[in-house]
Amino acid sequence: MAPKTDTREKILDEAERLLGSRGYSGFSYHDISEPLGIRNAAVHYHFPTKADLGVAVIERYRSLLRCAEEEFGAGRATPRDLLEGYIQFFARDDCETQTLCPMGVLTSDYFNLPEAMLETGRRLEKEVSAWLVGILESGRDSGDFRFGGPAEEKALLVMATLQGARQLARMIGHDAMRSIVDQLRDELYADTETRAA
Amino acid sequence: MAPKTDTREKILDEAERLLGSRGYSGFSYHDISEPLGIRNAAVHYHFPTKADLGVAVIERYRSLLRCAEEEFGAGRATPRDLLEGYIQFFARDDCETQTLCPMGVLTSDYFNLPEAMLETGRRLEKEVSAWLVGILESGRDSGDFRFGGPAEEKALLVMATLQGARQLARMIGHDAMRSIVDQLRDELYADTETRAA
DNA sequence: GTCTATATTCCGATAGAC
DNA sequence: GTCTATCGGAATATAGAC
Repeated sequence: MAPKTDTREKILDEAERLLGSRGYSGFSYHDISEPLGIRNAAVHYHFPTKADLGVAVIERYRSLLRCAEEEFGAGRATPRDLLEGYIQFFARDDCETQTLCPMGVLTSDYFNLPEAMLETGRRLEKEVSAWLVGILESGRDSGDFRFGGPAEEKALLVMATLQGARQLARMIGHDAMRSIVDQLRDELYADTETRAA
Repeated sequence: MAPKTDTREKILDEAERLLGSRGYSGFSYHDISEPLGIRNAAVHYHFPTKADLGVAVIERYRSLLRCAEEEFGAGRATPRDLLEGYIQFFARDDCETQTLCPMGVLTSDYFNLPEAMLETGRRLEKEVSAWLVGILESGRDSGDFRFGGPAEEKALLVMATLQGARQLARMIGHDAMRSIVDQLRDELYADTETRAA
């Protein structure tokens, strides 16, 4: 693990925000250094190349997910709690910043990303997938969720839907996000039944 | 309607391809002029600013949709045919180019787009939405589709899911897209029943 | 660790010849 | 309509002082 100097963390915070709002090819070293009151050379000291910076942001997301996995492993949260946490990561109301989710950043800017960032991104995707599959399976076993077919495929559906919803919300507003999330819940949760006409 | 010179159309074709693969901020005038064997000044002659070019590509998508609407209005296609056409626009197997869908381009690069392009994009979104709502409603009436709640909300769910799936497919492959599309069909089509465990 | 200064490259855009 | 040539600006990145 790299040393956690104060400036380094502030740079990562700013880079994460910018990556979500403008994309990898949409922000510059100057965009980062200016709000921090430093010079672009100082950013290069901590992250020699832009690829290093991009990789570090994605790696931090992977760490965040590992923390969530510990909670899952400890078994202190229900599958439903965990899935709601995942959903809220996308749909939380205070997302006035209108950023993309990590996988949205990686896949929409795909062909502009350095290879090192794509490799880290592929690991993140596998981990998110596996984590979500675990939640879905244990939730189906416990009777909290109801769905047919492999949990691996259901996980893909959930990921794709939330990713697309978060992007559409930029243009048509957060109410759309809320509507989509509600429909996702209705399909998945065993104790809601709003189907039929 | 602007004059349809040969070069102008070729520029639009190339711009559409680049916009889908690299995004608005990810391609340059040179990227367009080079494969066409012309100079960047020639591109500027047809589209003075990059914003003009971006708007023109989105306007062409709007025209394409209007053609699809004529077919819909003529009533020669069933709701199911029309929805399959929409799905295939996203999931067609020959998408080795791995481009984003138009709404994916607009919403993922949102904060880098010129205002004129966003305005055209908002019109496109409204038209796509309305078109899809019409298909869903007539399909529910005819008994082809089965879903509860307003068709407006179901349309959002379908749009978001396909948009996200197309992006994820870049990283995890086209099989994921196929799986997600199949699940979308299972939920919507009245004559498939793969639910339960 | 942060600075100034700069090298290099690329971009969008324009002027003016043909 | 397309060309050559170029402007002005912004980007990533590096060298070397402090």
